[in-house]
Amino acid sequence: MDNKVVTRFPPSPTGLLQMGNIRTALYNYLFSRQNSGKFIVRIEDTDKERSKKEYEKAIFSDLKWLGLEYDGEVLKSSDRTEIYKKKLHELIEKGFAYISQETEGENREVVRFKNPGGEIKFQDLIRGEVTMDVSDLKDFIIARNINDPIYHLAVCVDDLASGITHVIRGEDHISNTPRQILIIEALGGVRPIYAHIPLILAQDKSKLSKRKHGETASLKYYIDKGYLSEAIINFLALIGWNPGGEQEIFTLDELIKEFDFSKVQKGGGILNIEKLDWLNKEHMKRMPQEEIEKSILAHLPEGMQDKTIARRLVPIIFDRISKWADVKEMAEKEELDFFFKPPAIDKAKLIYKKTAPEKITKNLHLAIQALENISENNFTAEDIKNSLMTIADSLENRGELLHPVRYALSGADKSPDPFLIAATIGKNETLSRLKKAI
RNA sequence: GGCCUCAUCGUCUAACGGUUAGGACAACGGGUUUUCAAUCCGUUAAUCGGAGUUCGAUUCUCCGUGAGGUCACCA
Repeated sequence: MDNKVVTRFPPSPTGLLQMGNIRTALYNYLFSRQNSGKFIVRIEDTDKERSKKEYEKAIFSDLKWLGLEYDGEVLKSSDRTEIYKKKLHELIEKGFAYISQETEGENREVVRFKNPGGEIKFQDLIRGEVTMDVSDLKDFIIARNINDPIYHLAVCVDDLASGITHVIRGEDHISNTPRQILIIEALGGVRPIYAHIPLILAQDKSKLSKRKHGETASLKYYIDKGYLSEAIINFLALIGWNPGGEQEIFTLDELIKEFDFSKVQKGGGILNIEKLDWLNKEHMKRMPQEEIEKSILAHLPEGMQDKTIARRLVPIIFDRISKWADVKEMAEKEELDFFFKPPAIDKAKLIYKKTAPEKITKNLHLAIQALENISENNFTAEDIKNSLMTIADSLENRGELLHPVRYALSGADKSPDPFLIAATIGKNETLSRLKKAI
C-alpha cells in the first residue's frame, strides 16, 4: 500500500465551469489533501470543434479564485496525440480493438473496441458494488480515426499515465465506467477506485446545466454577484455531504480534515440560493473590518464612493446585504440617495398614523430644538438618540416624533433609524431637512 | 423504452434496530426604542406506499410507486 492518493479534475474547455464541476473538483481536492496526495488538473480538449482557449483560461482563473491549488503539470489532450495513437495501435495489435469501415458518418475508418460482453462489476466508494451489462454497448467507438481518439480512450490513457488512484466524478459518469474499465484493462492498467458523487440539481430536480438553467449554473455568475470563495466552497461541500455535527460554517482546512466518503449522500441535492446567501453573510461577518469597508466602497457607484458619508455608510449597508452585488443593487434602487442629497418629501407621509398635523409640526420643532443643543462634535447616533428619545418618551406615542423625523430625513417608507441617518448626514444637513419638512 | 442510481420537514441534512425523528436555511409569529435591516426568542413542517425479518424498524429484505442519470464519431 505505498500508493499515494492521486485525484484529478479533468474539465473540457467547451464552456464555463458549472457549480457541479466545482463541487467535483472540491471533493477531489479535499480527498487528496486529506491523504497528503496529489490533485491533478487535466484539460480534456479531445473535441477540437467545441474546445475554446477562452474557456481553458476561465478554468484556471476559476480554480485560482476558489483557491484550489493543483499539483504538477497540467496534462492537455491535444498535446498527447502521439501517445494516444501509440496506445491505439497497441490495442489493435493485441486484438482489443479494430479499424471499422463505416458506411455512415464523416469518418470512414473509426476505431472500435472489441466488446467482450458480459457483466462488469466495480466497487464504488459511495454506492458499493455496481453491476452493469456491457453487452448492449456493442463494439463502441474509441477513436474517430487512428489519429483522433474520443473521450473514453483519452481518459483511460491519461488516468493511467498520471497514476490516478481515485476517480471521483459526477454520477452522470456512472454508466461510462464499465467501458472505461474495459479499456483500462485492455491497456494493461489497473482500474482506479471509483466514487460517483450525487448530482447538483436545479429547482426542478434535474441536473443543473447551463443549457437548461442558464447562467446561474456556472460559477462565474456567483463570482460576478460578489459571493466569497470561502462561502461557495463551504456551500458546495455541504450539498451531498455532511460531517454529522451541527456545525454549518467550515473553512477549507476544516473541510479537508472532516471530509469522509462514507458520509457522502447518494441522492442528488438541490442548489438552494437562500442558504448560500446566509452562508455568504456568515463568512462576510468573519472578514476583517477594513476589507469589508474596502469591498463595500468599491461596489458603490462612482458618484458615491469618495464621499466621507460613504465611509460612515459602511455599517448601515453591511447590515443589509448578503453579497457584494447587493451594494450596487441598493444604490440602483435609490435606497442610498437620501444620504447624499435631500429627499423629496410627501407631506402626507410625514404624518404618523392618525396624529394631527399640528402635533407633527410641533414635534418637529421640538426635535430641532433638541438637536441644536448638541455640538457638532457630539453629533453621534448615540447622543442624537438620547436626546430625541427623551422627547419621544414624553409623548403619547414615540412614533409621533420618530416617524416624522425619520421620514423628513429620508423621504423613504423604509430606511435606517433616524438617529443613524442624522449622524451620517451631519448636524447642518439634519437641521436643514427638518426645517424644510416643517 | 433499455440499463443504472436514488428516496427523512419546502430545501440542505442528523439519527448507521430502541430518540418526544435532531440541526441549519426558508416561511410564519413575537420581543428588542416608529419603518427597514440586524439581533434574540418561539411556531409550523418530514421518514413515498405495501408486504416481510425482528420483541422493536427511518434504519435490513422484497415488491410497487415516484424522481433523476445515461443510452454520440460530446465530454
